[in-house]
Amino acid sequence: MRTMTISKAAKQAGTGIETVRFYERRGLITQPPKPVAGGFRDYPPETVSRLRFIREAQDLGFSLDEIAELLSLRADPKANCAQVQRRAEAKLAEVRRKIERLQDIGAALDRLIAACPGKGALGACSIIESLESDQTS
Amino acid sequence: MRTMTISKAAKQAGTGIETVRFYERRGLITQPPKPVAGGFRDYPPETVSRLRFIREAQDLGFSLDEIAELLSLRADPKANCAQVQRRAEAKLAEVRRKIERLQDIGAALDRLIAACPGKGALGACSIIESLESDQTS
DNA sequence: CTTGACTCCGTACAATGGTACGGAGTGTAA
DNA sequence: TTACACTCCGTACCATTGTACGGAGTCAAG
Repeated sequence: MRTMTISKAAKQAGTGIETVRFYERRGLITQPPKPVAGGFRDYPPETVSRLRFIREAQDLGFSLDEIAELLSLRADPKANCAQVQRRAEAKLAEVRRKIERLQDIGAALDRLIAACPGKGALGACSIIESLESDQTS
Repeated sequence: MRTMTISKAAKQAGTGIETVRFYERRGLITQPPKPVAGGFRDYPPETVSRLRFIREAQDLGFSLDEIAELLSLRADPKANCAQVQRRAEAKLAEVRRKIERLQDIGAALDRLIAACPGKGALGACSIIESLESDQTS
């Protein structure tokens, strides 16, 4: 059989079957039609990409609603271009804020690791203190 | 009254009172003792920092369990230094992975915004397609 | 043409992260 | 010293994001 069944799509994306169906219900991915000839649905490769994107975006702190918004951004002629751009720019700003905060946390972890080998009492002893001794400048 | 009550701490951190209590139950922040003299608990400024940190980390896709782990990383003499370092380095790697993925998404959004003004049909019309036309290297 | 694995679908249950509520106690300003 | 706002605590409820289950249909290998 040449068709990509739901379980194959799920496996390729690293999710469970039930999760795929849940996303279909939520409208995050479109459910392929049942073949008129009868039988099982055939999932296009695009579904796998979308599933993977959803997983990644979730891990980056986006909710399913936010992910739906990201997925709805389309730069095609049928869309209202200016409005799509506005939304994309807002998302971009948010992405950049997240990167900055992650960089701060990364720097704090760095300091924490460096402070560790016993010198101790350097002030930056927990991650919070390390964040607050903000050498970022 | 000079004491920082729970509602002031919550307000300064931008959370609700119930959330503070929920985090106390979860062990993410320690509940200050009830004054022996009687009256209301007095929250130290550190609690506000921790609350803010928790909010930010959540927005970056860390679960409360993961945040508890971050908060437990302490470079003090009482801790097992090597083990703290190992955990901190693992977290750091995770942070860096997140940064990379966010950078990819940011670049995809950039392309999407650029593709928008009508040239159209440039291939990178949705965020997924833009991500896959991975000009990263 | 049967058997075993898989699909489909509806509904129920679960984990995480809060949020709301009610009643008793406390603090404080008029 | 009373009114009003706030604390404290336990418990219940809630939204989001899945997971599990059961029964009927489908497919493919032997």
